[in-house]
Amino acid sequence: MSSLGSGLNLAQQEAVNFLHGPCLVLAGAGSGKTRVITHKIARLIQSGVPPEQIAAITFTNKAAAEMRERAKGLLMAQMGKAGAKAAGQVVICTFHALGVRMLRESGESVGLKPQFSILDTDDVLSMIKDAGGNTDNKQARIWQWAISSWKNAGLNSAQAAAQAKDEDERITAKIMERYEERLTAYQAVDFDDLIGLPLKMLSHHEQPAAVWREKFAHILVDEYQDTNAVQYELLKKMMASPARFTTVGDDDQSIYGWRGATLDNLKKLPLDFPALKVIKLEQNYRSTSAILRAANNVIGPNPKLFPKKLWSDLGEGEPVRIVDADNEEHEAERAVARIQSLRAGSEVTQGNQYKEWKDFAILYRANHQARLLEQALRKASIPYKVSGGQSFFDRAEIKDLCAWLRLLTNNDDDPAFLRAVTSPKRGIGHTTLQQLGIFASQYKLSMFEALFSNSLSASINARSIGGLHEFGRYLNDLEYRARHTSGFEAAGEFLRDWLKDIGYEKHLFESEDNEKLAASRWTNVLDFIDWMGKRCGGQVDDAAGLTMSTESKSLFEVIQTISLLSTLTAKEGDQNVVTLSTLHASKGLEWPHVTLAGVVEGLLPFRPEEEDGTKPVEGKISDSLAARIQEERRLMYVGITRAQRTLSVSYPKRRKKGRDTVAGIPSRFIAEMALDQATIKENPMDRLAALKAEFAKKAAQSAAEKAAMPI
DNA sequence: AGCTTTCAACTTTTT
DNA sequence: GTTGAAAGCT
Repeated sequence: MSSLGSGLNLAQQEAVNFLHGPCLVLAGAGSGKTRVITHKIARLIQSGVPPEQIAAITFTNKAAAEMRERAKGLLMAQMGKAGAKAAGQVVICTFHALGVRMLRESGESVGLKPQFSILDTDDVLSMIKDAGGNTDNKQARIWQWAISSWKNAGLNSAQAAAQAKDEDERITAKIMERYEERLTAYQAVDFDDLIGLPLKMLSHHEQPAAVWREKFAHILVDEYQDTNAVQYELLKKMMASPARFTTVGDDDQSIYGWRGATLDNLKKLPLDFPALKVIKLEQNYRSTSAILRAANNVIGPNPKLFPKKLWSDLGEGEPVRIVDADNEEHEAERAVARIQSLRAGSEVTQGNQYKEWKDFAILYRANHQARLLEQALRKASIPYKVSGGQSFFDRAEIKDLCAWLRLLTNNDDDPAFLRAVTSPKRGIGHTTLQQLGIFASQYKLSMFEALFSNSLSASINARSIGGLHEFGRYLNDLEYRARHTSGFEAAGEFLRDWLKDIGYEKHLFESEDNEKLAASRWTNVLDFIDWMGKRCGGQVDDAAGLTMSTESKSLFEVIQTISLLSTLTAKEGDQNVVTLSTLHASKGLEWPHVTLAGVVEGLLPFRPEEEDGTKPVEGKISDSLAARIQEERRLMYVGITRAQRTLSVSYPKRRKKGRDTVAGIPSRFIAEMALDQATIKENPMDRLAALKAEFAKKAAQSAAEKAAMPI
């Protein structure tokens, strides 16, 4: 027996050993998906593929970090030190990080300088607000959402305008056009561009296309069901011919349709790649049979792309419990009581060795549900954490600092300029900046460039110009120093000096009455520069996955990937506390004991206020009610399959709605869970024929639409 | 009219 | 716990 096959079941081995063609692994919940990917990376290396020609693509930095860790462990066990080195050379990163890399290396063909900036959602919002003539946040958000949806479907403003169905959409397309112009002027890209622009590049420019087609001998894609239309097109463009890839996913766990993910990508795969090898992983190593039965039953009513049925040999286990509470407070109390009684050990016979706080999770549909649960847990003195919530990088103080750093690396980045020049305040006010902005756009300069112009004195008074010049000179000096800084010590010193220079600590305490809050902000700042320093010194795993983690990086390189990171790779993980999490955020995680709370009609499945679907959701392309319910059903399925040993599902019999309380109707999914109807009747061969017909029809349709389009 | 205060409502989230 | 909107106050 080869050391590689060890510990893998037959289906897993088949997936790992199929090296020379297109491969789709349908990995049911808890079926050892990450195992397959990491083993396959190892197998590819062992078969002689150079590690740097292997790419494993994920959606989150966390998933990338975990995969890197596990691949390293595995390769080290198999090949010792050489294995660890090889693991470091494999490109394991997010879609977006890969996009950044492609654009930094060959983005010139789509009009990007290598030092372009990456905007986060807030920057984008204020730019769209600006492009829309300073509208209110609400309208700007609607536009932002619509523009992003178009981008994720692969449309630019011209194409969007051409297909606009009403006045609203035409206006949105107009805003989008202005937004695009600003992005170009600022040498900035948004997150959607990190996928869209590489695709554009590979589609229209043969030279980079050839380079990137030859770059990877094998591409692995994690959570394939979460890919959107643009991501799929990009993947296809990166494939050599004949294609060799491994996509791993589960159509039943597709819960991100609302942000552009489409199961079409899964449907198209066997059609676009006729040689596709489809492998199903149906053995679940996570949950008891009782839990899996509930899961299979819930997902049963959904149409099946690739029928599969999970099974496990962990035994029947405890029955799934349905808990009906009097109201939402009571529901929270009962969830807490359940944790306490499981810990006391009187209730379960099986699985009661799992009694630590970290063995418990309470999952729910919407963030606001966490509040009551938090209260109940605090009342019972149970330690907990709420997963998700505001990200470290969303905090104002961190964004201030990031704006400075972005401006250092890209002087054209006007949004960063505006933020940096006013934080902290330096006597340069709204009027001055407005005049500078007008002047800059007149002469087609960035604001930073405009600031040194001699003709500026015509429009701005001398005192303000003095302030601007001082800022500009300081920034130039800072940039020079940053370029020549690398390594842990030097970077830390640079960052501390900088904060001192700009008086940031003083600024925090002066602009905030609440001293405690200011102090915690300052702590965040210190954490931030510490973390930056460590990244420069190569002491932190490179979450962007672009370079080897042991190398010392220049401060400049570190700054350029900051926008992609949302989590500090520090702490987390091993704290022994109860987890509160949304169902969405729970995907990929597992706990011995899980409670699903608030499983009530209206919340899960979710239904917005206006019932009967007369009013379509703003901006969104027609997604039918049925499709929405199906995604909600998958969400329930994800929730159920998080549980290893015990699962309890609760709902309130009465819930608050405004001033009055209304009856809480138990979710239809609760009934579905208990029904024993999940037999799959469909013949997979018929399904393939049906798919082919469906796509032939769609292709004809879109061809007709294209012909009608002027572009 | 422009400001403050109160009151209720609250999809899902990553890059 | 936060945000946005409506009511109330100066």
